[in-house]
Amino acid sequence: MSQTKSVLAEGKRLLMGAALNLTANTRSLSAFSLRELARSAGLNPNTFYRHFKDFDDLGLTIIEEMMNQIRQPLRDLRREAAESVVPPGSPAISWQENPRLNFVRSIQVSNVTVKLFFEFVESNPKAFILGVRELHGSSPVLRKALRQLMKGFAQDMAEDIEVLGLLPTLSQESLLSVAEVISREMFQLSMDYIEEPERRDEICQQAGTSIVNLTMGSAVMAGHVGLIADALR
Amino acid sequence: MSQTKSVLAEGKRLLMGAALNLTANTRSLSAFSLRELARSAGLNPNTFYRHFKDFDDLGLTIIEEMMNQIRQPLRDLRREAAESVVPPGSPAISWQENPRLNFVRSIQVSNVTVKLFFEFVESNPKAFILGVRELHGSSPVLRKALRQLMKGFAQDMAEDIEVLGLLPTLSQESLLSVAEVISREMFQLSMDYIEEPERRDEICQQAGTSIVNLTMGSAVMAGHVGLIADALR
DNA sequence: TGTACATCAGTGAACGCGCGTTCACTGATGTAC
DNA sequence: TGTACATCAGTGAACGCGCGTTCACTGATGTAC
Repeated sequence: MSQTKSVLAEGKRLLMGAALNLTANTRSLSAFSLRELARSAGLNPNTFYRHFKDFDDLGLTIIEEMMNQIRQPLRDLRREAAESVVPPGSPAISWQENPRLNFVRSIQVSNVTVKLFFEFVESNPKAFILGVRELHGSSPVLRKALRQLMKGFAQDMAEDIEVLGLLPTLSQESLLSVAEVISREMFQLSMDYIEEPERRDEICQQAGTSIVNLTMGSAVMAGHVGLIADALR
Repeated sequence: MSQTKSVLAEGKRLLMGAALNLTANTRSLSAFSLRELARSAGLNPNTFYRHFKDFDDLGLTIIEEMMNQIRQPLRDLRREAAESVVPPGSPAISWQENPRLNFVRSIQVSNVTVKLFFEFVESNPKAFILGVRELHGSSPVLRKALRQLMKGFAQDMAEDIEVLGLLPTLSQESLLSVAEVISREMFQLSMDYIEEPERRDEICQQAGTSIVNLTMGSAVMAGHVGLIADALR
């Protein structure tokens, strides 16, 4: 183990990159051979064993790195979106005080977040392809790791919704459940976004609409129908 | 070609069954070998070529059969659910006339449908595993076929929602978009349902809640907030 | 500053094995006359 | 009803090939004294 974990050995980096490339070109992690991977990385097949126990190990390492690289940026996107709508330091105004303001703000944050999210997908397509593919892929180990990653996203999202006041008060569990649905939907749509460039605007817009439907629906069902009605008046 | 297409040759049936079994046991279609498949079917490797051109061909045949076996039953489930709440022949009562009745009926239909859907999943787990896995799997051909299948489900659902009057009037495209989100979510949840038997009740309930949130949210955003407020009063 | 040793990333050859695919064959069933 | 032929589902042997994994090796870098 070297002084900093983040400095990966050249070969290790090459192998992980080759795995991403091969996965993106329509193959699962389990569907290409070790030798194919090494060839694609320009290395001796043997070098694989210097860094990884097996393919699950490789997959886990990639996922772990993905987690680090993606999770915080996604939170930042959301904060950024929230602050772009209401500058930080502005006096907080509750949903009760001004439903319309909060409603509009919530929708704007959601739309901006969706847009930034898909831009992020566009700049890391291979990571998303690998992630979504292996989420329901053939390795139980990777499936489990990716499910936890998705759960982490959903928790972040729930926390942010609460801290940023994007919805009228919901129970913790309702909030988490809504966030889980949203994050599943977003990850799924990210594949369409990557594969169908000509439909990107449409996908972006529909994702925004779905999120609004879902969140406002949950607010209504949690007893805030009056607030939403006021906001829409 | 024999007299009826539905009577498959013994070997063809065996091969398709073996493929489902192997897929269910945590492998992708592309991740096991032709010889492995034949062995599992108890046949000569060669027999594969009597029936299929390649693995995509096998996958397409399975998906086509799945489509036939699953699509109509799912529609039937929904009608059944609707009729279990309001017997056929009852006079139709519009949302405007009686929001509360329609709201309650809609929620009940949704809950019953969800329950029946998951029972259906439970009795055909392998088909669902293969479907969800290959939906984002390594074969573009199968991905495309499964996407169309999902789209078909969503169209059925949208049509049924309209015919059965489960929601206040929505535009065709809003309705389809809501149905697409629901069908994606249901298929995704079907994996959790299969893999985590101890959470089945919870999953069932959360699916129902999500659908209600989404549909009622879409009604509210389409301008029916008054109706929903009346229903909740 | 120099020396000796350990660790690390990567190489190259070799192994035995299962693979996809081909070919020529078999025997049962269907069909024309 | 019988005969001749075609089609169909399945078999078994054989091919050459790429595979995962092992072993023994190399040379560069780090470390102890």
